[in-house]
Amino acid sequence: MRYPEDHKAQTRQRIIEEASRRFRREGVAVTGLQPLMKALGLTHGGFYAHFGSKDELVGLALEHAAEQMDEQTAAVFASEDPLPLFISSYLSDRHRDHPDQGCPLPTLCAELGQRGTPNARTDSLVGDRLALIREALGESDSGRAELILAALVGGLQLARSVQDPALSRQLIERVVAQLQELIRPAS
Amino acid sequence: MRYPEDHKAQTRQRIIEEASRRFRREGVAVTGLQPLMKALGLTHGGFYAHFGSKDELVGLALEHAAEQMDEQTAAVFASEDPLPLFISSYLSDRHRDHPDQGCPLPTLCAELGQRGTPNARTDSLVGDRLALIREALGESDSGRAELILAALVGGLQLARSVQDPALSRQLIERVVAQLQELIRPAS
DNA sequence: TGTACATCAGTGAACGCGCGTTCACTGATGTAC
DNA sequence: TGTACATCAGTGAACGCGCGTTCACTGATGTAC
Repeated sequence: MRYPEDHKAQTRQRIIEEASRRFRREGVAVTGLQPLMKALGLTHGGFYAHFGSKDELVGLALEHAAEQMDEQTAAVFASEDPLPLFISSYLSDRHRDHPDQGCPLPTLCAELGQRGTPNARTDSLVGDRLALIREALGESDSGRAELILAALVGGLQLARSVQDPALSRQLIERVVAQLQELIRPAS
Repeated sequence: MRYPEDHKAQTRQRIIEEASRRFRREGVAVTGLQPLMKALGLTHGGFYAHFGSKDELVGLALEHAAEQMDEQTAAVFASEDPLPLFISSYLSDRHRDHPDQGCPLPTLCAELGQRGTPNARTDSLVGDRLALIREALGESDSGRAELILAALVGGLQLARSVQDPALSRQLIERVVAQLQELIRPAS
């Protein structure tokens, strides 16, 4: 073989990773396969040697993003009192300014929620995140986990959409502060 | 003139309203002008007799959606104790299932926040909504308004994206319950 | 050691399609004479 | 009253473009003999 044994597998992985970033940054529909392949120094014709369709890549790229997030989240939730850190790192300048490396929920749930592939993916993303928060809260059913996740996702999206930097910063700071207060007391 | 005096203005308005619905339902990029005009019983060629470009229509349609929301919101905020009603109608089955008639923030802020027209529109939508909530809370600066808006927008989006109806319902119910509790006591 | 062949990741032209946009045209009407 | 013309909302063919997808091909390699 002309290429090292795992060359094709590596190329496939590079495509998935680049797609995962672009889908989160620009959205799925607006991301073209041609520019995607070109950015990796490849031609678009080779795409179908790796994947059956764009939809298949969407599934794999979303899975990759979810795994990536799971790793980051798992690291945070391994600590003693994970929630304050989880909140402040989710709703941070860094996360706001780098959607391509962050949680796929704020960017993609509007687009994927309605059409396209059967995305039980969103369900498990939401469910897993809720379970982690609920466990960290040390309660079973009260509903604070749902409030926290909704505020994080909504807050990040609003902070990203707004043009005025002061308003964006205010949104982040205040939602974070309120959430920290919500989880602070004895309970 | 062959048509009644205000015929053209009416057609223009019909286009704006249909666009406003479609943009909220499907997203701006994915909504084509040809299908849009066809749905109104018109041909696509006539579009440019009414608008200079698709972008111009986007601006007008978003403005229309914002005005429509403002009317609904104003009606709610005219009452004595508006927040409980605002929360439960924003995060409701009805609003979840009819994005095309609802608030443009959950559907469009991800798409419009990053590219396209200079959208001070999002800023004023967010700012106005925050001001109303803040005023109804009867406080100036605490940040609960930001938390409420973030949780409403994020909660609605999550409820729309998730496939499992039970999970969707749970998200709505619990976020609403938590928010109601947050605003209930003496303040 | 040297030639002929098989492998196969990647190439690049081509397909049909829908997009936003342009433009010469239609045809029903009101007006001029 | 009847004909000729101006108006103008809407028509529909056409444009160039980028999309997802297909496919015959390339060319560097390892293997066979």
